[in-house]
Amino acid sequence: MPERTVLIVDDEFAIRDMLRMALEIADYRVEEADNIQDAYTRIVDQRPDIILLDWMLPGGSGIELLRRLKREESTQEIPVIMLTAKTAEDNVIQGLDVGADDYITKPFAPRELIARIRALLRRATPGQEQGRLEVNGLVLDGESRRIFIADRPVDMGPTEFNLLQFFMSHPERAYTRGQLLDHVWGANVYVEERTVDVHIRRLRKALQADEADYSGLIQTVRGTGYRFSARGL
Amino acid sequence: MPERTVLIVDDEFAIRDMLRMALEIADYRVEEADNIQDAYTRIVDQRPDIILLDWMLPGGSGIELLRRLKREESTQEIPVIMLTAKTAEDNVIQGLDVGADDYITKPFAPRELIARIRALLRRATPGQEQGRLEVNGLVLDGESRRIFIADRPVDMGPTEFNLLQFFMSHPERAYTRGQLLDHVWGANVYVEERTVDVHIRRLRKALQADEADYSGLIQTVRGTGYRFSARGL
DNA sequence: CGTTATGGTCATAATTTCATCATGTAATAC
DNA sequence: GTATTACATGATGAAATTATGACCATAACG
Repeated sequence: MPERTVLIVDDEFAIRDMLRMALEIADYRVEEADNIQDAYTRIVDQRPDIILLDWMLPGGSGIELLRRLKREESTQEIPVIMLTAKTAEDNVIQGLDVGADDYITKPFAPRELIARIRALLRRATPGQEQGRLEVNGLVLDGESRRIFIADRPVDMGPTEFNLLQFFMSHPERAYTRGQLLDHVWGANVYVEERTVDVHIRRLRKALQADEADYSGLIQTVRGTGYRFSARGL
Repeated sequence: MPERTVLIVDDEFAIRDMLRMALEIADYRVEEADNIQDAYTRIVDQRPDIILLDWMLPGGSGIELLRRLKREESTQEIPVIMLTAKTAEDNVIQGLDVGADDYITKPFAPRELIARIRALLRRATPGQEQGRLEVNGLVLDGESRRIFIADRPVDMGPTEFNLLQFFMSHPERAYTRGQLLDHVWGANVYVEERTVDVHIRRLRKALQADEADYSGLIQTVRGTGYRFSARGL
């Protein structure tokens, strides 16, 4: 299981520190933010798997951030656990109303927090059902993240694998370099568009095995970008 | 790559100057405005590809302009990056709420700004209507940007493809060379009208496959221009 | 902590595509 | 029938776009 990232948004150092310790023991990667602005930046740029959001924050209450996150499509799916100091029922209701997925009141037992995080992650990660894709004997196994040509495993880097996986699940369609960057690299990644060319080349090279040459499946669409197609060229 | 225009809206000369320099190095065309009024005029008249908007402006805060831009259909699609001072945290949320596409806090590294601009620009203009067009077995697939004759892909240049796409979506109608240039090449492109003839020829040639000859679909309208027609010649 | 892989960028080569020009051919006008 | 105009076509150098190899920084690994 890939390591999950938890973003802690809280202005009190002591709390953050305590949380970080607990989470790291539980084997999560931890990011921290002590204000809304920084939090938003990290969320957009790093896409944590789950967010722990303090209710009371300087410069705008956490609920504003929450509302924003739940409205934006790209961040909607990230589960948020509200951390509330008081047992003020109102806040809890309001928070859940806006879209918090769970809440926990301070002080809390780290054990309980971890449990809730785990529960949310389990639920929120419908998992990218990967499975197995095949085209003319070229096989992609999502589980093991491996490619096979004539039953022989093929060697390629992670990015090339992701690229091929995207292509194989979206065949017969031309994509611009920008679209590929968004889908394969992820949005908010600042990478030169020409970099796509290089990975296309690496992927093509990897698809040239001794047994068969599948590099023709990756087709250049001049003036546009690239396309994966099993239909004859 | 058509040069992109960036409009800087900021009242401080020093900032504008710094931005202009960074942007010009990155090969953007730069427009400047130091107040809302001027900014609005330039946006409407020149339609920049992206706007850098300072939060604090004399004569109405930048958010007013932003709100207006996002309300009007003609300017809605132009991406806006808010420039905010470091201290104002809740401004960020507010700005994003109103429809800013991204924000960056001063002071910032030019490199980061360029990166964000590039990311936004590549996401914008997602592309137009596509789909599949067919005439008597001649198939145009907009998604994959390919032409098929008898299920075999046909080779042609981007311009020929665009030309055919335009024709197939506007059949039975004669167009002058000027109109074709406007629609297929894009407005304000300086190209000889006779150049259209050459591309018509190339398109016709491409439409002559071994299996079938579709070149007759592209008909010359003497004294006027050309027409795409499925009806008998 | 050194070693190896991977990823991103750049410079340059290799291709493809394009806009024009020059010239041939067909269609109208007179 | 001949002049004139409009379109067709082949060739061509330039421009645009993509392919490729090399390099360096950094992450991953042992």
